[in-house]
Amino acid sequence: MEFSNQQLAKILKNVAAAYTIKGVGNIFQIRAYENASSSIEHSTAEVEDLWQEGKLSQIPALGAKLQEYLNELFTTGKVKHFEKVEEGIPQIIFELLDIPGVGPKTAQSIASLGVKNLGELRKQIKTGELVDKGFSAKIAQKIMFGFHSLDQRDHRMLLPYAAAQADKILEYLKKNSAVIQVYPLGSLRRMVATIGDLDFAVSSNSSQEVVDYFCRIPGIVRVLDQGKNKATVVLKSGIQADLLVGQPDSFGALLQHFTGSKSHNIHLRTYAQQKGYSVSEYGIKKSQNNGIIRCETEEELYSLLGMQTPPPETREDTGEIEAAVEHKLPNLVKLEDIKGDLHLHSSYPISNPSHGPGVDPVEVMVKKAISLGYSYVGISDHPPGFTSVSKEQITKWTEKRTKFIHSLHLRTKSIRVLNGLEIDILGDGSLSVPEEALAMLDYCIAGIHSGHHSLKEKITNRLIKALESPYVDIISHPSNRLINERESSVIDWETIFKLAAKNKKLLEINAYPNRLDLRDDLIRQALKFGVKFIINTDAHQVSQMDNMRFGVAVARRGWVTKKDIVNTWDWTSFTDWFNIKM
DNA sequence: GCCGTTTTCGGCCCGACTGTTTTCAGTCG
Repeated sequence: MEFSNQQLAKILKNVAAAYTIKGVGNIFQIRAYENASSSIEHSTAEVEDLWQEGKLSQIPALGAKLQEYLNELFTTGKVKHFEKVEEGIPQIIFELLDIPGVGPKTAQSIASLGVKNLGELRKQIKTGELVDKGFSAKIAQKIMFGFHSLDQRDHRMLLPYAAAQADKILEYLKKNSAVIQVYPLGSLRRMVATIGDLDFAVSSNSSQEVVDYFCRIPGIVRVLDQGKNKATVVLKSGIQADLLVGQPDSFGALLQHFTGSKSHNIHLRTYAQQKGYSVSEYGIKKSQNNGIIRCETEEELYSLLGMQTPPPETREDTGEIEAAVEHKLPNLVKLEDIKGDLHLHSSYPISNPSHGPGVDPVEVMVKKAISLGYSYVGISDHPPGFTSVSKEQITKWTEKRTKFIHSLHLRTKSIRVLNGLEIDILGDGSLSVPEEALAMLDYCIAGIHSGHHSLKEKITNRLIKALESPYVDIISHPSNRLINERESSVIDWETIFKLAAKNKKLLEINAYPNRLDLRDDLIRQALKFGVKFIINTDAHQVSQMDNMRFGVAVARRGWVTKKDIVNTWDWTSFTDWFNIKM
């Protein structure tokens, strides 16, 4: 049984709608389902992974009852209570809920007009039949727009893609002279692994001008909403972009509000309420009187509540509010702290590669590392395939490559060039490269590249064996997930974390766009066991070395400080850890 | 249904925009 977060969110949203339509349950029960749905939709981890790992409770807004229901869902494929609640409600209603702008009430009124499916709805809107039956013409028009965006967007974008698109919009906005400051908002600012819409905040004294300017952005297909201070547009790429404009003197409150997450804001405002304050995107009100304290910066807002300002990446209501109240937020690792990248694939010649090689020569990647200001860089190609090439040939190839990297190291003055490989942890836990070859390396990355979905015990044992090897330094992309494509392997993490800490092995935080693996929630758990990490890009071409910032974002979302990331360390501490002598 | 720095009972974030409205309901973020 496999359920994506999006499917799970939809299931809960349907239940909330069914409650609404049938008039059972109170508004807070319905909201609880909606909050849980939104929380799941924005979760970085696959919720089914968390269930496998027995960690459903770490999802905000998911209480005992809903955990029980999800358990039933994952185990049996359905939830009896949900089926009962939805009994008698036509299927079309749940389909209609996917259209932006359509909620339970609108869906119900469409269904009551005898519309049986979405295709029929499209037709009846086009022919005017629906409006003839008494349905609002304006809402019908809005639904047609909704259909359009539904066709365009089937799932959330990968963070690096979303960030690249967002950068273009940021550039455009900055060109307008009425724009004082501009920030990305929402999941983009929190650097969540996947992004739905792109949201932006602008600080300006002439909001109407900025809104109008935004609605003329190149590549625009349609303006969905346009108000005095906000607008929503759809771009040719199918991306929906929202703009919020705020006065400079209350910009901090706006930024705070729309950065979210929703769970963070609900918790923050509940906390504020208890202290006699009311927080909104305009500032803070003393609940008793009407005066509003406008907040120019986020720091002002949080400090009025007696708190530190949680970094956007941590605002998921997973303990950051409590830590901020106690002034115990960690000092998170930053991109500028990174001193090297050790997981890079080059075009170094190879006859039977075990996996896809890189496209750029080693020299080009080293040059790029220098331009990034790194002190050290490691090339970690895949070795020749274990099954197609003899052990002797692998050793010979490694020997030749080692000489090449060493000679490059010697003639490169401004950076240290390290000789590594990314090898396979085979089905029985043995390594895909013979010991004689491994002994030549400065460091060795080992990863599972096959049988990702075998039984928990088997995968865990493979990792245990790799962690026991004296040659292995790093476990690459430990959970093996591919976002939107493949779930995480089922692994006994506690055992792995304990062993990694004990044997001084590093777990990789892989910055490749659809990996972002180790996941942020697992990083945070691993930290408690004393595990150390390395952030690598796994670049297969030189431009992908710029993805480091996404790896750093994942680490920050996992609450990691500089001291726990070895590639923030200076050369001496770094070589001590790896026992490299040069 | 969720959740806890007065609470395991009794509250529950806050506001904008739209449409069809003379005071509000629905939807969204």
